Amino acid sequence: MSAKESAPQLTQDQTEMIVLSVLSEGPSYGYAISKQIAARSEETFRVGASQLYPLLTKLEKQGLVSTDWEEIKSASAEPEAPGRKRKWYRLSPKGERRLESRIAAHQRFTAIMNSFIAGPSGAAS
Amino acid sequence: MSAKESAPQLTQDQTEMIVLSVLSEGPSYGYAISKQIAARSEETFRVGASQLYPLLTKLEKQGLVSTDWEEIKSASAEPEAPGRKRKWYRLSPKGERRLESRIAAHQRFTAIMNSFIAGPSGAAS
DNA sequence: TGCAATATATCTGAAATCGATATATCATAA
DNA sequence: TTATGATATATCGATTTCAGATATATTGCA
Repeated sequence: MSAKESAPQLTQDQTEMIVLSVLSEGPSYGYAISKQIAARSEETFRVGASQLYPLLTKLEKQGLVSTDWEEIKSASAEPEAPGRKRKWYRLSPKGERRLESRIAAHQRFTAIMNSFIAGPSGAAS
Repeated sequence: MSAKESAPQLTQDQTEMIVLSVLSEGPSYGYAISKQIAARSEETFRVGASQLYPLLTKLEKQGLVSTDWEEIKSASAEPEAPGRKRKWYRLSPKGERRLESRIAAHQRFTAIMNSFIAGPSGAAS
């Protein structure tokens, strides 16, 4: 079928910036990050699992985030049960620096975009 | 090989908005549009021929721009010579409306992006 | 007992990107 | 004269990206 219709479209860099900025507020994990981006953008931005997990893996390889596995023990299940696993991501100092440079780049980008909207002499119609 | 390194990346919608805004200042043609985008963005945005011409064709099919061919007569060549051809694009009323809706969408987009940068409560670190 | 939500992760068909290529004219300099 | 670079339009194709579907598994609730 492929409805497609509305294509908000985020570039790779923009998606990375958003994920890093979410993590700059504190450690989080994949599912929560995805939900938070959707909620905070009122469903305008949707970063699904198929984009998010490869991205998080890339960020980890680049040393921008560090990770820890959490073993979620079920209260009702037997103590022997393996339980659900949750992978936490936290921003590294290198990741913080990357975020800041992404924000700077974004602001340059936005300024240029606005200059095109405004026209060559800033004249409005 | 694929150097790639720096990926400024514009989404389709962003590229369309920029091209339409350039045309809102007056009729132009492919090569000039490409050069103007590069110049006005100080080489930050590069919309090459392989992206621009398919886009212009699409805009033409959608009735957002109208086109005219110009026959460029060479001064020194024989009058019989066919000469170079230049295809002019001008924004249609429908294109003007599209541009305005693209600008509105861009501003909504930018507002959300800024809200992620600012954090959930607008608190700066 | 089944269903929805939580949770991580990959697969895959379709689409987008962008350098390279193709074609052709024009101006300038070697 | 001829070669080079700029002008000018347009397509090709290898690689990358996208986003839905799929896979696996746990948890909570009706």
